[in-house]
Amino acid sequence: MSPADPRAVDPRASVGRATMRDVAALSGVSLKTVSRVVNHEAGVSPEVRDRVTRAVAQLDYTHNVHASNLRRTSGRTGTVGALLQDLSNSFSASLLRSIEDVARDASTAVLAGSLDEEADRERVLVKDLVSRRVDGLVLMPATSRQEYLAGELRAGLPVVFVDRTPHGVDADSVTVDNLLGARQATQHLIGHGHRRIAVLSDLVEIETAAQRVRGYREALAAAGITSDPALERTGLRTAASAEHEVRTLFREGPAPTAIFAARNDLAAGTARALRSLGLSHEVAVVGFDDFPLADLLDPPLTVVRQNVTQIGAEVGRLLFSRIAGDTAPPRRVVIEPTLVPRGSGEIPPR
Amino acid sequence: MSPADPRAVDPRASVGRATMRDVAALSGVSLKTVSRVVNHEAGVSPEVRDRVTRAVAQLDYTHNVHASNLRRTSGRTGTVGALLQDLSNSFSASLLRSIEDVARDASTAVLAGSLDEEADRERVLVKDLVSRRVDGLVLMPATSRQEYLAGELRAGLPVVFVDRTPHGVDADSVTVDNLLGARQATQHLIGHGHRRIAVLSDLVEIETAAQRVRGYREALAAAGITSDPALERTGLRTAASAEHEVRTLFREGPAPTAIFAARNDLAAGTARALRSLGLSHEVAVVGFDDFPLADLLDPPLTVVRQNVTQIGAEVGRLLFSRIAGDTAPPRRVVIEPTLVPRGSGEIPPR
DNA sequence: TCGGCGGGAGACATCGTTGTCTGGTCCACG
DNA sequence: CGTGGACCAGACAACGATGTCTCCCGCCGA
Repeated sequence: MSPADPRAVDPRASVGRATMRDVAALSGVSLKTVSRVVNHEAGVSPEVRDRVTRAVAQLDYTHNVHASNLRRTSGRTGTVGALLQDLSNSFSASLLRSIEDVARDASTAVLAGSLDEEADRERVLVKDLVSRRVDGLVLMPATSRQEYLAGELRAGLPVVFVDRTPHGVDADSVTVDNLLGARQATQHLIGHGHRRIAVLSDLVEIETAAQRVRGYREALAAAGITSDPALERTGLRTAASAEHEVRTLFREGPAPTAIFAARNDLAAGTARALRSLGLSHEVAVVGFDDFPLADLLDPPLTVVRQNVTQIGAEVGRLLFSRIAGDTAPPRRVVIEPTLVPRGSGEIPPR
Repeated sequence: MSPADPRAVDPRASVGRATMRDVAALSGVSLKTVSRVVNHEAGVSPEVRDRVTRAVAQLDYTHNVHASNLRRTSGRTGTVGALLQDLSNSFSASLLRSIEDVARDASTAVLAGSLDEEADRERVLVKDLVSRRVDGLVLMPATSRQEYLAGELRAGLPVVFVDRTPHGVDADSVTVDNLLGARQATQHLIGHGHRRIAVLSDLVEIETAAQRVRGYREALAAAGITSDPALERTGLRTAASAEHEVRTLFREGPAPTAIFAARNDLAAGTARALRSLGLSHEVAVVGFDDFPLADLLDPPLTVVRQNVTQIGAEVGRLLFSRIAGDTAPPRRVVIEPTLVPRGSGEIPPR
């Protein structure tokens, strides 16, 4: 107990936080002994342990995991990164939540970030997370190629791609069969008699979006329907732009009898446009990706559902098995989406 | 360039990650010089700088911020924590996103977690975040009192409460005027002629929920309506439980002519129940807290809206001003919700 | 009485980096 | 030709903790 240390006299006078040194000084033991107590190591007499514990409480000491990890042999930080598209969107949010649940079981914290399809942001944030020495990384990439990750992968950083496959590097991924889902959606509409089917899609630079458009075209081709480029509206980033686009379609033509909205918020925009046009019950709509309340729209929205919880759990499982040391060749998990008919997709053509 | 170091011979042979030592050895300069180059400090000749930069690239060296922060004087980690209710729910997700945006401007990463109203989880996660030395903390508490935070607050940890005010400690908070919002919702229904108004609410142990029920009662009292305890259904945690409760109300009575659903997913459950009962256009509903697509329901849902983006931005602003050193007395920001009439709340009683 | 043994606790080096200080080189100037 | 000051670069300690080793002490059996 050194009276020279102001903290030993009055804990509140502390400038920064108390360290093991302070605890050691106050309890009159060595640094190493404090470490032993804090880490619940054996070989400390109950009496000393008690003295240290009291000092810890008195000084409001809290362990500094960064200093600890620096010295520790394991090299783990107990942190993973999750860089998704937009944390406020229900798909990314649900994904994050599932990852968080797996992480919690592994006593790991999650650093989360939104990429908003900005390639530069991805590179910057990945670099940042590597600097923070995350034990692993979940990535819904905004870049078209990820060669920049090669060094990290070689250094042993576990990376799991989600929703989109890696390009230029080999890594684990969990994706949905977008081609299949888009075919299902389009076939469903064709099966209900539609031949003039429009598709609304995100930027085709995004792999997922491109595949959905391809699935749409394949389904049309398979049914012997010539596709009309004027019915393909791509590059739509927001619900509002989808709404605008649908209005344009019906004002200027060529008016479709059905719409495949290849992302959830584009389906929402479509529903808004159709309602304002009074066509909600005239034009069929199938959306890609389910969302809360889709069943409560008027008419209830038929969607191709991706099981987000399953995807997230799969991502988490893969990531933590890699972190645990699994060095098997990269796995590419592909999950099959399912079509959920609810009403909007079963409207017949006029 | 020490050939004794295997990494200098073959970068791929590296066991762990390259450190400044390795870079220094490969480029034939001292450790400190590498540090200068990496941190873009002045006083390094272009030639040496170049040599170091090449070595950095060759070894895939990445800076270790934990070691760096440990030594640095500022003591900042460039990390904040956000412990919210449930990251997959649109309210928490939007909040997180807004906080993330403010954090990014401050070059700070966000550790996110869901508390699910579990008090123990809150205490464990807060402790974990403190161990990780976050620069600040956003908390949507699951505990009823937060005395356990006193030590951290004294040690200077900035904490901003969101959606719920602190109890037992003094700290910044950003909340919505729930009392006002609930009164607005109830008055709106009364104004449309209703006198038998049910309320659906979360656990009353949650401050927010309790205040909404109180606002409901106050509005009834102000209108001279005797409140009927049988119309108050509290402790509802999920959309499914709200759906079940509404069904029960109409099966066993006392059937209300209007419902105030005091949380967004309870409103969703209510809408489902009413639709299955064929009462969507007979019974008025006002929800608390807007959500995507509420305008697309049938009928469009009237809600009391909290401006989540504004709340999140306010939280971020407060947090980072504290981190920057603002030591003014704790601020309690209260944001006024606004009623958004859309249809469901304007249905007259039968 | 002495040596061996085992448990408790400390000394010391170290993790990867940065702050401080010192020292060496080179050129311009008087 | 000597000196002063830029300018570069390195040596050393320190951040807060842990791994390893050593030391001390008391107890046991011979």
